[in-house]
Amino acid sequence: MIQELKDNYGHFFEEELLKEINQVGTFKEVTEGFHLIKPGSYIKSMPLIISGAIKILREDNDGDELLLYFLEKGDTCAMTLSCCLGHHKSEIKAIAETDAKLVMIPVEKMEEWTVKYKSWRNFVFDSYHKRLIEAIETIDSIAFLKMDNRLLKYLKDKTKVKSDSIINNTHQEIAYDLHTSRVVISRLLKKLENDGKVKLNRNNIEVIHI
Amino acid sequence: MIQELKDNYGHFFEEELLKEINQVGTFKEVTEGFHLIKPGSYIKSMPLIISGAIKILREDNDGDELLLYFLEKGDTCAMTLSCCLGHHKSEIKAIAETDAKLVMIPVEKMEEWTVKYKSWRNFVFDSYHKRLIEAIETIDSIAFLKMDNRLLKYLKDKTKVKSDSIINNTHQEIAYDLHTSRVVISRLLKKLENDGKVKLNRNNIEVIHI
DNA sequence: GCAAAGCTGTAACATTTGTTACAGAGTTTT
DNA sequence: AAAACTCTGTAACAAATGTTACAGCTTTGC
Repeated sequence: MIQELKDNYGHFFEEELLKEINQVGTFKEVTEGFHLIKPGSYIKSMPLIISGAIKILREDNDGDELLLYFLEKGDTCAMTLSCCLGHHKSEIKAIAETDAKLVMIPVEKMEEWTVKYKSWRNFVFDSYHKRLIEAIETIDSIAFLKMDNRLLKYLKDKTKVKSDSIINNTHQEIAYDLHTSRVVISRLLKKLENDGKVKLNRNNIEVIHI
Repeated sequence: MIQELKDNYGHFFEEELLKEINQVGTFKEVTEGFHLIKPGSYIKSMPLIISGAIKILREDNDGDELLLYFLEKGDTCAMTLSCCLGHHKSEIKAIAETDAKLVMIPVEKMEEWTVKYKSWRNFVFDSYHKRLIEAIETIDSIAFLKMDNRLLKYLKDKTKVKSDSIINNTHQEIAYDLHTSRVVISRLLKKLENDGKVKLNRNNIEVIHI
């Protein structure tokens, strides 16, 4: 395990800390679609992502949802961070976007390492910063972009985290992520296809060039 | 000065830290409308808010803007935090919503205190958590609410931070904060007035009961 | 192989939001 | 006090998004 840890976190953390992580962390593999966090649940350990991608969603009281952002290797979930440290409930939902490997860190260690390791402090601060920026970029998209451009951005982000120009999703699934209706997505995708930007198949969208 | 510091931050920080803050911090008073942070600028000190309210806005490339949230006494600006620590550029704009008193903390101290004081660490983590939550609530509003309810929420938030049921703003100013057009705001405000929820005057909206 | 279920495309229409234009009332400047 | 400016109200229209309905195709389960 230490090798994958080193590859992904070696340039953040000093040797000493890597060893500790390796000792106290639990290695975890999840398959695509696995629900890592449900809203309202309490969280007792924090994930460091080794490989794959996790999607973070916001869900409102009516069960409507909206994609916030993706986490990738080297990332951690800032909401989990703050939930752990502040003992708040989860405000979000996390689902494995691809098969993924994680190292779970028990909460107790986090405080300890914050005092002990400068690199850990920086990592935590940096994670918060990145997530805040991501959240604000999500706000940008919703507030300043129209649905056609939001969809384009979504497709682009998705191909990036999947490292694959083919997206295996139904229009309905995309509509859930963007919090709109299936018909709207079908309509806009068709337009993108006519513009030569994507190729549509059943359960499958090929992103040609965006 | 120590009195106001103590009143607002006494239950967060230990005596020792309060003294340090008092020593190295610069007391600052700003009047309503003062621009504290402009997007793209670098920030070399971090504000602790003693009294008053600061509004934090996001601005896109075309100069369109959107209210993110308000900061009040006991709060600090998480974006500033992460800009200081990570030496990033500001991604936001901060304007005094009311006359306000602040204590400015030089960046260098922040790292130092993070190691030295548990209460400071907690404060910083807690601030990040709160801002992330606020950002996500902003996302909720934009994504899940229609403009009429966003306007209601805006009026409610505004009366809260001003501690005053009368809001001295033009419709145009509100439209900027919510990133819509003046006509839309006038239309919806009129509807709220007909429903008996507000009373409209020139430059002035009285919030009756929401 | 057949029925049921799921996915996509399309049309027709409703609602929400954005835009332009203009009138009238209040405020400030000269 | 007249002119210039600002703010609000309203109408008419445009554009974007949401909703309902249905047809045709593919896949799944039996």
